[in-house]
Amino acid sequence: MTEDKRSKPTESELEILQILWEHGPSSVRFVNEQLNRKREVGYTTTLKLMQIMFEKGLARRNTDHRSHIYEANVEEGETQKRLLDELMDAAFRGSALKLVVQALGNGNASREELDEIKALIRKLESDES
Amino acid sequence: MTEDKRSKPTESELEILQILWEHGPSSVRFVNEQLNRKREVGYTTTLKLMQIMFEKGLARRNTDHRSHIYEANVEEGETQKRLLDELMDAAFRGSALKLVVQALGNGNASREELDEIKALIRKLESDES
DNA sequence: TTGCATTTACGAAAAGTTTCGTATATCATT
DNA sequence: AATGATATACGAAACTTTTCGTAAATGCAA
Repeated sequence: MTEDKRSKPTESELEILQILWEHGPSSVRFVNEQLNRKREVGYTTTLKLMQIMFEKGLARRNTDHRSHIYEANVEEGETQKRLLDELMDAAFRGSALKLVVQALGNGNASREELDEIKALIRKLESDES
Repeated sequence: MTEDKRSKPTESELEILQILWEHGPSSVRFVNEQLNRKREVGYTTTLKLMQIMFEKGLARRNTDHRSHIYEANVEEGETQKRLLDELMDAAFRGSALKLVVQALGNGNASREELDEIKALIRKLESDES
């Protein structure tokens, strides 16, 4: 099966991955500017984190030019699934139901989103035989 | 609103909380035995973690007897919601839909669970007016 | 009561994560 | 070529989390 050596991203690394997923290949400066919209982070801090992410295989980079361009090297969906499965295990004792109930429970989802979920369930049920 | 000073549990603390939630008030020895069903952990390691959890307010304890009895001091549902909201923010850009899709996507839920989710959605839709 | 097993307390090492200072390289402008 | 702005590289400090060794207390059994 798909065995993945790349380690689980830390919180800071996940923040950076989100930016890379959303904006595509980016310079350190750009990522740092985006981060600073939420909280203050020094430039070299961001740089160091991105270098570490490169070493870990979480990001790849193009060093042809002076300003290196970084890009996510893990897929958004796969990473989401992995983190979610871990949380399901660590906090919900493996119950997808309880997790979904919590996720939907507090008006987090709009009517349109609920419709989409219903459609998804119908699809799952028909696939299931 | 409900402001909570108690800090977010770490991974190890969460493992212990799960045991306390499942089995109720427990001795350090019992918790350590449960932990060791999954992975090897030294007794004093577990003890130290539980002492820290007490200091943080994540657990309370009864020290009347020689063997102290620990109990969770945070609610399972609230903790789940908190962690889930954080993950939704950190990895799903706040989209409950994307999160639920991932959660249900890979056969994680049984037919019965899907039925329950459908019922929940119906309830949410009717509440919504 | 003496000794053994079990418990808590404490401190610190080990490991992992985040932050940043400083040195050095590169490029554009004068 | 010299200057200034901006980039990467590197190492280490600061912080957090996990692990465990050791000492001291407690209870039990011989």
